[in-house]
Amino acid sequence: MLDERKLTVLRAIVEDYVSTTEPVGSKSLVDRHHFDVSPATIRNDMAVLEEQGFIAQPHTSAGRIPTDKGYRLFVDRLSSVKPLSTAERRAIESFLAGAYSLDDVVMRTVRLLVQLTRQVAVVQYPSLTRSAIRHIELVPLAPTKLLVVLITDTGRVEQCAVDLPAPWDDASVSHVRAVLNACLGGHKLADAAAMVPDLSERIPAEERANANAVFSVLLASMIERNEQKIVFAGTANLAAHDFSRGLRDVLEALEEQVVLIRLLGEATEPAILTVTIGSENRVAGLEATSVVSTGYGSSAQPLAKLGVLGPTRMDYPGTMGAVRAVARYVGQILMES
Amino acid sequence: MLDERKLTVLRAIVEDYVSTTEPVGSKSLVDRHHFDVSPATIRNDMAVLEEQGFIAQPHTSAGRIPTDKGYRLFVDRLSSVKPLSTAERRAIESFLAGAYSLDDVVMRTVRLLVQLTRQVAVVQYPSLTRSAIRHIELVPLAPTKLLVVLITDTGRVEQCAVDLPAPWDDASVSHVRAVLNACLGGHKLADAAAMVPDLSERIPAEERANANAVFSVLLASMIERNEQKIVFAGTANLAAHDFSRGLRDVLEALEEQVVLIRLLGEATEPAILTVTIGSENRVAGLEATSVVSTGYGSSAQPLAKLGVLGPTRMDYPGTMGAVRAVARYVGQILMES
DNA sequence: CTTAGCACTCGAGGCTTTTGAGTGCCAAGG
DNA sequence: CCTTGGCACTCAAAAGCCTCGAGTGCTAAG
Repeated sequence: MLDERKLTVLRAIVEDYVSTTEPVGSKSLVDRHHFDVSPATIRNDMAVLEEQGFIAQPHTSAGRIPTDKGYRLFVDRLSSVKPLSTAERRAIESFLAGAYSLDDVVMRTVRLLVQLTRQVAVVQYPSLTRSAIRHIELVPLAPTKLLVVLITDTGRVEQCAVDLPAPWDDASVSHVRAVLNACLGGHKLADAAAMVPDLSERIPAEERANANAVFSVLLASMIERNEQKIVFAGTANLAAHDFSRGLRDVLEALEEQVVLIRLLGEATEPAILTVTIGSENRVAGLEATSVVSTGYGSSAQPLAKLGVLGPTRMDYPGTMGAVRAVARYVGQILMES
Repeated sequence: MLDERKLTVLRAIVEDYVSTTEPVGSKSLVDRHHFDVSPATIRNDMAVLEEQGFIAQPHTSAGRIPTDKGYRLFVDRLSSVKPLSTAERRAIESFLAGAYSLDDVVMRTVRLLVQLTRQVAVVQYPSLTRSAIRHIELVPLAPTKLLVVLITDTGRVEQCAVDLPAPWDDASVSHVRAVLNACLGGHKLADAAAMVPDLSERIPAEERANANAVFSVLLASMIERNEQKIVFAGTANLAAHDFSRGLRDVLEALEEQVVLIRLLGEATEPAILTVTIGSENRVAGLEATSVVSTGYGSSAQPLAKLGVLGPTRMDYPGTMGAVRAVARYVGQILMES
C-alpha cells in the first residue's frame, strides 16, 4: 500500500513542515531532498498519502501538512530519538547535581526541559509509596491541632495539619509518636496501610480516636495527595507558536492539575517514551498539542512521570531525546540521594 | 490648572476605556455620563488633558485613551477601592478556611485572586523570620549527609539537606539535636543568628565543624531562601486581553522569580495598597501591565506580599478591593494557625 | 468660558484585482 | 504499470482602492 518512497515522502513532509511552519508542496520537496523523480511523481504519492489520511491540504492550491495520523506514523516508524550532544548531557548533569532539596530538583528539572525543548515542560513529583519511613514527628500546635511530619529515607519531608476529635496532652503525643516510629520505621509507605490495625492495638482505648485521626492523615492525605503534585513551566514558548485563538484554552488546561496528570498518561514504566499526538489526548483545548512523556526512576522503583507539551507540529526526535535524557538523569539523582 | 470638571472628564475617560477597550471620544462621553455641557466643551477639556500628558490619541481622528500618567492620577485621586460584596467575602473566607497546609493556603490564595480579578495573581510565601522555632529535627541520610528539618510554631516545615565535612555517628547527632532544641526552641528565627556563638560553645570542639555546617544551613539557606518562594497563576487571563506581540514577554517575565519579587515592590506594610502602573515598574516586557500589590499579615508581624498583575487598562478599584480583601483574610488565617 | 458650525483627518471595513504556488488530470514514454 | 512533461485550473494572500464616519481642531458668535 505504502511503498518505501511514499514513506520517505511523508517523512520529508513532516520534517519540512516542522521546520518551516508552512504547507509543503511537491516542488519544494524535490528541491530540498534530492529525490530523483519528478514533482509529478511526488504529487501522485501525495495524493495517495492524502487519500489514506496521513496528510491534508488546508485549502486547494496549497501544499500539504501532516495530519495527526501522519505524525503518528512518523513517530512510530519514520523517525528515531535524537540523542543529545555531550555538551547538553554535561549541562543537564551539572545543573541537576546542584539541587539541594526535592523542590529544587523538580524545579530545576522543569526548567531544564523548557530550555532544551523550548516548549512547555511538565514534571510530576516523585511518588512516596516506594519510600521507607525514616521518622514521624508529631508537633502539637493547639490542644486539638497537631502537625504530622513524615520524613522518608529518601530525604523527603511531608507535612499535614490534623484536627483532633479531643484534646491531647504532651505525654500521649509522645507515646503515640514512639509507637508510630517503632512500628512503621523502616517500612515502605505502601505497606503502611496494612499495619494500621496492628498499630491501633498498641494504643490505649481512650486515645484511639485521636491516634486514628493521625493515621488516616498519614495514609490518605499525605501519600495520596502527593501523587497529585505537579508543576509546569515554559508557557512563554507557547506564545511563539501561533495557536490561532487556542492559546487561552491551552493555558487554562495547563492550570488544571487533573488535566496535567491525565496528560502524562498511564504508563509509569521508565525508559519508555510515550507520544500523544493532537486529538489523541482527549482534553478540551489541547487538540492542537502533542505530549511527549515518560516515567522516571528505575523500573524496579518507578517514581513518577515527566514530559513536554508543544504544538503537534513539533520536533519529535529532538523532544524525545531531551525528555529521555532528562528523565534518566533525574531518576539517577533521586535514586542515589 | 485642572478644574473639577476636567478631573471628572479624566475619570470618565478611564472608566469608559477600561470597560469598552476602545478610545473614547467627546460625543460618547457626554452621552454616557450626563454632562450638562456640550461635546465641544469637553473637547476643550480633553485638549488640555492631552497637553498635560494625562491622555493621548492613538492616531488623529480617534478618541483618547489614558496614559500611564492618567491612570496614576485616576488611582491616586479619582477613584476609591471598591469593597467586595458580602457573598464574595464569604466565598473567600470559606475557601481559605479549608486549607490544610501552608502550600495549600498559598495555592488557594493565588487561585482565589485569579478568580476574583480574572487576571494574573502573584503570591509570595510568608516570611519565616518572625516565627518561633518549635522543633528542629536532624535526620542522617548518609554518613556525611544530614537532613535538617525545621518546624515553627506556625506549623510550617522547612527542610534542607546538608553535606557534612566529616562523618557523624548517631550519638553526636542526637546530642547536637538536643542542644539545638534546648537553646533555640521558642525563639524567633530572626534572633537565631545571634545565638549561634553561644550555641557553639556547648558543642565539643571535635564536632564543631559539623555542627557549624548545620547552623549555617539553618540560618542562610532555609530562612533566606524561603523569602524567594513565590507562585503565580492565571496566565490564561492574559490571553484574553490583546498584548499585541507582548504576551510572550509578559509570560517570560513572570517565570523569573527575581522579576516577580521586584514586582511586588518594597513596602511590606500590610493594609497599604501599592499600585504600579505601566512603565513605572521597570521590568522589560511589562511596560503595558500594572501591578496592584500589598503586604499581608499584621503590621506587628508582616509576613509577605501578594498582588495582581494585569494590563494597564484594568479595573483598578475592583482589583484593589479584591487584593485588599484577600490579603486580610490570608493574614488572618496565617496568624491564627 | 461655552457652544454651534464646519472643514479636515485618517483608520477600519468592504470590494476588486493581481499574483503565484500548488494542484489534478491527461497523454505520451519507459 | 509507473513516471513524466504539459497544461488548465483554483484559490488564499497581498495589494490597491474607495467609502464611511467617528472624532478632531479651529473659529466666531453668544
